[in-house]
Parts: sequence; structure tokens; C-alpha cells
Amino acid sequence: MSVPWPRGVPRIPARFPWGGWPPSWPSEAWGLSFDPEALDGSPFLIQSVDPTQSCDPTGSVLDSPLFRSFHAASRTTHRSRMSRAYDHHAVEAKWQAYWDQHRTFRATEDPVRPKFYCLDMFPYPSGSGLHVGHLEGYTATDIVSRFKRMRGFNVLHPMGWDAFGLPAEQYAVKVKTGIHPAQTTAQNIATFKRQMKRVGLSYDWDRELSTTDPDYYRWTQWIFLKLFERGLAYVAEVPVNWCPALGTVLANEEIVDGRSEVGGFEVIRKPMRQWVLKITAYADRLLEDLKLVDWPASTLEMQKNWIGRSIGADVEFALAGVAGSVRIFTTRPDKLFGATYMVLAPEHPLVEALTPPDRRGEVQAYRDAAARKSDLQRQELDKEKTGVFTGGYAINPVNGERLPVWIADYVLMSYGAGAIMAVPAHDQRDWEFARRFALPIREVIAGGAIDKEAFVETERGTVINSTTPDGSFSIDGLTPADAIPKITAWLEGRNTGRKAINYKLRDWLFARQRYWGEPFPILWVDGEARPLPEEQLPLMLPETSDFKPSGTGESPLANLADWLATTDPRNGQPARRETNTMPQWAGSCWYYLRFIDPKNSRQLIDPAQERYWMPVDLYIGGSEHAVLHLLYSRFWHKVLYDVGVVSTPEPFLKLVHQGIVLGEDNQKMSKSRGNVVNPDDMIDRFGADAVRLYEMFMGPLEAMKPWSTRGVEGVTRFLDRTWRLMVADDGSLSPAVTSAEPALASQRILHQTIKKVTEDIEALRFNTAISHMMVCTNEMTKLETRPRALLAPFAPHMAEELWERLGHRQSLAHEAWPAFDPALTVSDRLTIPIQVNGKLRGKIDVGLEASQAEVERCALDEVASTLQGKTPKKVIYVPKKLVNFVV
RNA sequence: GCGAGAGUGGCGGAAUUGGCAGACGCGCGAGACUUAGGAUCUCGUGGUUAACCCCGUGGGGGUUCAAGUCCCCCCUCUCGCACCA
Repeated sequence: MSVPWPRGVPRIPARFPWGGWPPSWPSEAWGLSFDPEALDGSPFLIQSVDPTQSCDPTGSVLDSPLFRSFHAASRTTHRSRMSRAYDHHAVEAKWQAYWDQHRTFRATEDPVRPKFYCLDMFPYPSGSGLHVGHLEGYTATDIVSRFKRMRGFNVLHPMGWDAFGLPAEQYAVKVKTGIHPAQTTAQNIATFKRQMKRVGLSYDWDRELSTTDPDYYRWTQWIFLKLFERGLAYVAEVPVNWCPALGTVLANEEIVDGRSEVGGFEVIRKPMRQWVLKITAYADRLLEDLKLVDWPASTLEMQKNWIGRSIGADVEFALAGVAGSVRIFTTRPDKLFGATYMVLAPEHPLVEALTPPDRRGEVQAYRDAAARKSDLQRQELDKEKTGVFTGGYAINPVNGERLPVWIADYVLMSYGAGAIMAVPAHDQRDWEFARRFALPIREVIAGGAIDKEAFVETERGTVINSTTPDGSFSIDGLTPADAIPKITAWLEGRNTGRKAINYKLRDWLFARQRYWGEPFPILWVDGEARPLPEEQLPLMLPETSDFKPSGTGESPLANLADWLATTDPRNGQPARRETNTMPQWAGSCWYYLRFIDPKNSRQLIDPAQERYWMPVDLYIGGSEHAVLHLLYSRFWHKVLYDVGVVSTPEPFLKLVHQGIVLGEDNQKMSKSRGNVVNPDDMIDRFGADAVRLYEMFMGPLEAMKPWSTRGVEGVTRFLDRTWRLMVADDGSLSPAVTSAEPALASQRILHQTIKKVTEDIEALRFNTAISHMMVCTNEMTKLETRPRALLAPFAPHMAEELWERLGHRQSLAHEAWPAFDPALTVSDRLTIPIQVNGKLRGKIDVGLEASQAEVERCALDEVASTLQGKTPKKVIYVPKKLVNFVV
């Protein structure tokens, strides 16, 4: 079967060193250039290229000051031989300007073509600029985008800025610069954008957006109103993580090892009035719909764990001597008969009612101590369990026993019901606690050695000692797996328990006491939260020069009296504005939608365009967002789905995390280690194409790997070689372009390379794709012919330049990707390894059609000396693979 | 402790429906061209060896004609969660 070569073609690569000397390669003619256009027919034709048309010896490149100075330097140092090397500065600048001018990468809806939405996690524009780690992910998506364009896809590849957030505000306050965060942010964005353009990333800049732009956060606020309308945003007095040093409340996710992620300050528990989003209402869907996406296994696992769904039962224990009951959640109702005491979280509301007057002092002391402890301290104390007896008792519903009720901080108020039944025989924590306080341990699952350790396996063992006192109900003799549904049904029948599903996931603390964030579109009237009418959005972030926290726990906005006091537009009542701002996650929750329709002033997004572009086909970003951003984003997306704004249940179809790039010393890059690699330096020295190529050549995209500047030099040499395949020493296109037909061997290499590169890009195996292009270039150099490597997505600048020199007038960005002929990817000769007893003893070269008998005969000859006349007992023949003689 | 992933030359890494281990690149060695070479080009480069043999994919067993790849046990590293009832 012969596949016609699509109209587009190849491009060639090559590149040359950073500033130095021109290469002095012999100036003899080198091979030919294949013109893809000519390949439509069966034979592999070569079309001559008219040098007068394709070469531009006086064009912008050669005219550039850079080249001229380089030229002059070469002349003086180089004497007789003058040649022109690839000048990455000039060529890259030229094509970047061309792409800008022609808006080459602008995406417009086109119902005829298939779409491909290729998205990077947009960055927080920090003051330090892009680092080589950013570049890894951006280069990957850029290669895929360029590749897909050439494959006929309508590609949406946008970029924007997640620009609200603490650092810019801290820069004004903590560093005492007083510089407005808006100003810092604008500068940083300019730096990022300049750097991105220098790398040759093919974004559609017409769609650029920033979360700090009122036209953008207007819709962030709009989404909040939708959440509010649906009861998914509410205010609660909740214990929060208060960081005195930062003067703000932090989310759980912003705390690492009990200290603030930013700055490492102490964090304590403090009850406060907070906005909370009811993400728990979507817990099931967030879990279930993970089945719909193609994400890394580790990320799926982390999301599942974070949601933490567990199935069990709620069970009511009546209080002894006091009205009411305490509810517990357990995944193991089969162990109810083994409960010997109960434990409440210190914060549990029933503690007061349960504690008789003579125990109050001790109980209160313990509760106070627990409240004062930070999370860090609680964790440190995990060596030995602490707790006190409340003096109260509860009744075990299965056997009427009186169980002493304790409080202990190993029981968390925030999980389940904040209370447990303790079954020390079969729970490690309860076992330790019971040992410490000499509480009874009763075995109800046979199979372990409970005097030595808790027996916790559900899969093994048999239930014992589990019959009601009156003998009317028993689960004795059952396996735990069978006992659980039986006792759950029994509890339900007696109305003392029921099947229950519990989640680790908690509602999302959504408020921050900061200036540089989205203001809430909420007014307070008579202590009641009222939404701002949609028409009044955006609620602008007020101007100020004082970004310090108010100190009372309110944000800097609380200092702005004029802004604060307003009236309810519905009835003119005096109102006070909400002073909290939204967390940084808010803006990043839905930015991928706005890229689709960034200028729409009437709607968040046009429904038709949303249906065309969504979902995101490929999303690349760091694994540090495996849970938070990706979970919050999915939550908002599902709400918008319910609201009718989006048409897909999940936003991101395929997700990939790029690995971390380490410093040359194999350590994490950090300023303090002094091993940070600056992309600008690298591009100055080697050019953007070389840096892009190296980023991808380092290793698998998802792996953590060290930077090597030597390695960049290596790919630079490859680019140089490729350039020289096409361009003669004097800077003109190689004059030896003829109409001769290239050897079959060349065609094979070419087609094999096209095949490999095509498949590797599809599978995001960029390192092996590059390696094959290198093989191709190396082979072509030897053969003195000119093939193309499929370089355009990887080294777009050089590819454009070569493309132009081949006589093309238009950017190759939308040219068709070359196809390969499968027939040409296989050789007509095979090298078959010959083994004796499984060890390699020789190789033979046979024709493709060689029969088994022929191959075996040749093979025998080949290893005759090893066999020493012995006759093989057995011959293993794997067609086209190998022959193995067993003697 | 629990969960997930990974261990291959001096280095980054190729190769897993079991079938030539080390592609490609770095580094290193030799040579060519040079007044020169930190440029470029050519050849070589897992260990051992004069050569053959032999040994080699974290360690130890096993299955197989054949194991980096499959099975069992162990070690190490990375990431995540860490009293979640």
C-alpha cells in the first residue's frame, strides 16, 4: 500500500553554535533536497529548487547587525575560509516577528475542522520570571499544538495569568515597598510574556487574559452568585487556621506541617465567620466522574483519597442518665459487640451534658489544652495517646451495656460524627488507648492475638461474642464481610442506626483576609448576606495604598470606610460590603472556559463556542495541583454544568504532569543553592530552538530529571548538522539540489523517521522522537543526501527558515504534516540473531521472504564452529526475530 | 505506618504481546583538518581480556529454548496521605 505524501512537507533543522566561529566544513556540494510537493505520485521525486528564488543572501538575516559583526569577526580570525553558520538570534527574532505580524496562531471557530484544545496551567506571574521547569510543560504543549495544526486540527492554544495572590501583596507590605500589587503584577506579566515569545511558543495572544482584569473577575463573581443562589456558598462560624504573622486565615492546603506554606509561620485554631463552599454536595460526582477522564494514576488516586469516601453505618448510643444520644460513624458495625468505651472529640457539643459537676474541672482543662494546640503540636503528640474520662456513660444499642465516655484528641471533630465507639481489640488506636488507661479489651473477631496487638483485618477471622443478651440476634460465626450488612439491617429495623456514607472531603473555606483578590459581590444588611444584582458586576476592587491587614482578622478592605458603607440597591437600606476576598483558586477554577470566548461582555461564554471547543483535550501542568486546583476546578465545572453554562461533565479530558527539572547538581533548583538555570541565559547562548529541543530530550516528560548545559550543547550540534544538510557554507541553499532520485535506503530512513516521530508525538514521547530525528540526520549526513527531519514542532524557528529557503512563501505552521508509507518503513533484508542455548553466537542477514528452512540452514552454518558438530536437540524459530539451537 | 511510582554504563536515558541489553545524547579516548582548537569531521567507548571465553539491568530464588521484561521474597529511593473511626 502506498500512502501519498500529503502536500506539506518536511522541514529541516540544523543549528549552529552560539556565537563562535563559523563551521569550516568542506564546501563541497551536499546532497539534495526533497520536495514533498513532488511526492504525491508514486516515485519519490526530487524537485530542484531554484536558488535565486529560495535563497536570500541579502535578506534580513544576513543584513542584521548581528550577522555583520559576526561576519567581520570571522574574517579577521578565520583567514581564507569564510562560511556562514546558523544565526539563531536573527532567525528566531525574524520568525517571532513574522508570527506576531501574521497572527499565525490565531484560532477561530471552524465547524468543518476537528478541534483540539491544548492547554497549559497558566502561571502566577512571579517576580523571578519563567524558569526552565515552566518551559518543559509549555514546550510540550507547544509541540503538540504545532503538530496538531499540521495534522489539520483547529488548535486552541491560549495563555493567561493567574495574577491575584499573596506574593504581590506581601511585596508591598512585608518588603515595605508600598508598590501597588497591580503594578508589580503588570511588570511581572510583561516579563513572562516577553520570555514566552522568545521561546517561540505558539499561543493565540488575542485570547490572553488575567484573573485580575475586572472584565474577567466580573464572571468569577457571577459564578459566586450562582453558587450563592444554589445554597452552595454559605457563611459559617468555623474553627479556621489563623496565622497571626500573616494576619490572615489559611486553607488547610496552605499549611504544611502545621505551619504556613508561605513563610513557615505558626498557625493556630480560631473560630471565625467565614464563607464556605459546599463542595461536599458534589463529593459523589467528583469521585464517580474520575472514570470519565484520562489522568495519571497517581493523581486519580490522590483525588480519591482526598474525597475519602467510606461506607459504614451511623449508630446512635443513648446517653445514660441524661436525655439524648450520641451518634457515631463506623465502617465496622460488625464490631459493635466489642465496644468497651466511647471517645468524643474534645470539641464535641455533648461533652458538657455528659460531664457531671465533679469531673468538670479536669475535662475543661483537657478541652482548653486541646484548643490551644496547633495542628503541628497535635501531630507531635501522636506518640502517646492522651484523654480524660468525662464521667458520663452511653448505652450500647446492641447489648445495653454502659460504656464510659472519654474525650481524646485522637478523635477529630471534623471527621464523621466527631465521636467513636472504641473497639480496642480490633483497632490499633483504640488498642493503644485502652492499654494506656487500663480499659477492657474484648475480642469479637477470632483469628488474631489481641493481647499482643489489635487484630484489624477484615478479610480474615470469624465473628464471636456477638449475640444480644436475649439471644434474639446474633452474628456469631459469620465473616466480617457477611456480618456488616446483617447487623446494619438489624440496627435500621430498631431505628438505632443506618447505613451511611462518609467523606473525608470537607467544605471549602473560600474567604481570605487580603486585598489582592476578587471582592465578594455581597452586601450585609441587618446581619443578613444579600447578593449584589448581576447588573452591578463587576464589583471593582477599590483603590487604596494601604494593603496591611486590618489586624482584627478582617481584610485591608475593612479600612476603606467610603467603600465599605453603601446601600442595598433593592430598597435603599444601609448596607456594609463584605470585606473578604476570594482565594487564588477562584480565578483559576474556570479560566479555561474564558479562553474560548474571552471578550464576551454579555455572557461568561457563548454556548455554541463552548460546545465547539470543550472539553480541553490535553492539559499539562505540575503535579502540585493534583488535588487542589484540579478538584476545585472540577467542582465549579459541575456547578456550571448544572447551571447550564457548560455542556460537558468534566473539563479536562487528558491530563499530564511534567516532571520537576533539577539543577545540574541533581538538587532541587533554588536560589540558596545557586543552581537555578535561567532560560534567558540559555536562549542567549544556544537559541530558543536548542533550549526547546533539550527540554524535551532530557528524558520522559513526566520524570524528574537534572538539567545539563552540556546536553544543550549536544542538541545544538544536532541542529547545526541539520542546518548544514540544507545550507552551504556561504549561506546559500546547497547548490547540489538536483532531480536525482534518492536511494531507497534514504527513503526508508526518512519514512521510518516520519513514522516514529508521528507516533512519538502522539504519545508525548518527545525524547525518543528527537533521538530518531538525530539518527535520521546522522544517516543523511553520511549518505550525502538531504532528508528532512520533522523538526517544525520542536525547533520551529529553524524549520521556518529552512522552509523559506526551500522556496516557500508562507509559514509552515499550517502546512500538512508528512505522511509515511508503511511499505517504506520496513527493510527488505533482515538481520537474524542466532543463539545456541539462549546465548548469542552469531547473526545472519537474510531476505525478507526467506523461508524457515533457508534461515535455519544459514543459521547452522553461522554457528557451526560453536556447535562443534553436535546436532541440535531442538530448534526454536521465531519468524523474522531469531533462531535458537538447543543442544 | 498506608498508598502510588521507580531502581539499566562514568552521566541523562533507550529497549517490556518474553526474543540481538545499553538506541540517542553527554563525558571520555584516538585520529583528521588546523599556527592554534573549548570549533568541525571520522572512528572507538558496559566490565574483564592480548584475544577468545566469561560476567553484566538494586539483591536473592523461580518459570522458560530464551527474562531488564513474567512469578515469589528482600533492599533502596522519590512522591502523596499521615490518628479519617
